[in-house]
Amino acid sequence: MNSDSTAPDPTTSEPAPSKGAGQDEEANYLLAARREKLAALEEKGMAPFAYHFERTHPSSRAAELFQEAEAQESLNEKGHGDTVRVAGRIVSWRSHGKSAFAHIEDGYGRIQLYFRLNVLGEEDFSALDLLDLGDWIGVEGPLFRTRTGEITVQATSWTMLSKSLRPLPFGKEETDPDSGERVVHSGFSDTQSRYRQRYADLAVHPEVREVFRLRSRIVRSLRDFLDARDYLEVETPILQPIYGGAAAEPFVTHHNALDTRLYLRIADELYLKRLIVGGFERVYEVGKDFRNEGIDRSHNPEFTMLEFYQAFADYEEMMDLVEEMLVTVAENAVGSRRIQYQRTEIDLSPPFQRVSFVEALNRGLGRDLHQMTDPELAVTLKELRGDDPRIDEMGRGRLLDKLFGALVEESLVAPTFVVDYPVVLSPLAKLHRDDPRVTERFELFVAGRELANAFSELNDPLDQRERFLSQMQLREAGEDETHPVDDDYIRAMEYGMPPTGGVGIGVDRLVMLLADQPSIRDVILFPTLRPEEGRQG
RNA sequence: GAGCCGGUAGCUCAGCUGGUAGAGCAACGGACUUUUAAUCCGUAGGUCCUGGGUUCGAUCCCCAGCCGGCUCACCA
Repeated sequence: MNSDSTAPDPTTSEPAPSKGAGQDEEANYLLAARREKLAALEEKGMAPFAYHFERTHPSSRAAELFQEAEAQESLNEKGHGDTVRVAGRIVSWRSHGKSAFAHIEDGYGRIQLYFRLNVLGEEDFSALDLLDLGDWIGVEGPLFRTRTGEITVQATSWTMLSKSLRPLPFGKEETDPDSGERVVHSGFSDTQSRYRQRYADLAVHPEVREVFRLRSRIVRSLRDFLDARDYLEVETPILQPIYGGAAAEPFVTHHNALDTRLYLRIADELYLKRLIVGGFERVYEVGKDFRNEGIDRSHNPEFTMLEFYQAFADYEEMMDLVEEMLVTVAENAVGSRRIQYQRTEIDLSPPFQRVSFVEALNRGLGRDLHQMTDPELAVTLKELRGDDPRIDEMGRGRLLDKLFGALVEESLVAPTFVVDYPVVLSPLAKLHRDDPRVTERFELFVAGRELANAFSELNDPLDQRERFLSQMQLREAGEDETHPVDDDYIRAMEYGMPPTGGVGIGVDRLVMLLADQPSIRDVILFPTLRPEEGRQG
């Protein structure tokens, strides 16, 4: 190439280099080529980073416009329709010497562009050499159909909107003529890079963008559903002096001015119920919870939880509400109550199956758990999970919970309410009105995963204190994930809390289900990852 | 935390029983005025994850480490 002194030196002007950016130095020849084009654009007086572009039509709208013109037979003698101004990122380029085809992509789809020397003139046409995949351009020209039938903008002029200085990892794609499916060749598939550089993942994968559009529709639909039922959306603290509402390990932080320890919330529950005490009959919150635990395909350290509480309702009523909510959201967001999750058909039509925790577990065990001693349960669990010494430390509640996880959960593919959980597992739920050994609680399972958790909320402050204390005893006996005592919460309840039904729904998991995504990381834009090497904290 | 698999060009991947590397796409130069995985000719591009070891010689074998994926454990 040339050694133009105005060309920026890529080794010194590369932004924010870090130790972890070593690969960029290796790729310098690719970055350098784009820097040179950038300099060449400037030399021609073409601003590589524009301020504005007057777009007349999004890509999809432009295509519709042409089809309308065809239907009205209003094309001119050249077969041209209206002139449009479209803008987008160049995602493919086919140069033919004195003509060139490209596709640009905008927020609404793709449209093909056609450039010809004799239309653009020598100067504008030759400047096309300075374009790269990834550049943003604006184009003006009439719509027409190519010989192969694709609606295309014939560029009479084009404008640089933003020069891409770093190649996006575009794959080549084709449409299989038989199946009509899009086949991507050698795309961008390294999982870690895709999550770490989600911007690049989104830029080259329209289907990934679609997942997050769907996520947005789902969340909006959840809100609409509750708003329509006179629920009040509220915001409660994420930084809390005492964490609670679930059995989980919290993140711990410190507030300097108050010189006090704070926890990131693990659930919204206790604050929302304080609001029920305060006199709001129906409240909900959708927000992030944080749990300092492992990461796998269904767990991210921060995740989105929807919790809603309704005065005067019990868990039966909340079950009906959850059924209606799921079917409504599915129909609003994906257009059907029958969905496919990882090749399994799932019908979300109410009513869902209902089975009691004990009944389901007995079925899994093949015997009656009430006839089994703790050591017998422990032996059974060891047979399933291997001889883990921690099993000997577990109390009965924990054992039952683990056995349920091992024997039952996976089989709950069709939507199923598991109801009436053992008291030890449910310190915030009311005792069952007919059976004091269990609580009025349900969990909803779909596709073998827990999606919702709900109870007739415990509103007896004396009972609540007892439950907290027995959790404390469990902790002293060695169980780590027990619920801490929250005196302020009890104080609130002492003022008087109406009977209340409450539900928590894991929003990420709901999105996984409806978007047919196998990993929670595929429905979180920026999932938690180990920090990149070389970054300063 | 454990097991399995992996880390080779910007991206996606080959690389045999050890002889210091290849393809496609992307890039660069050239041809081509309705293509669409455009095509054709040519060029350049590599700390084979890191550090030790074995060997005349290591991308390959051994050890340790780092990072990732999957499965399991934990948790929603």
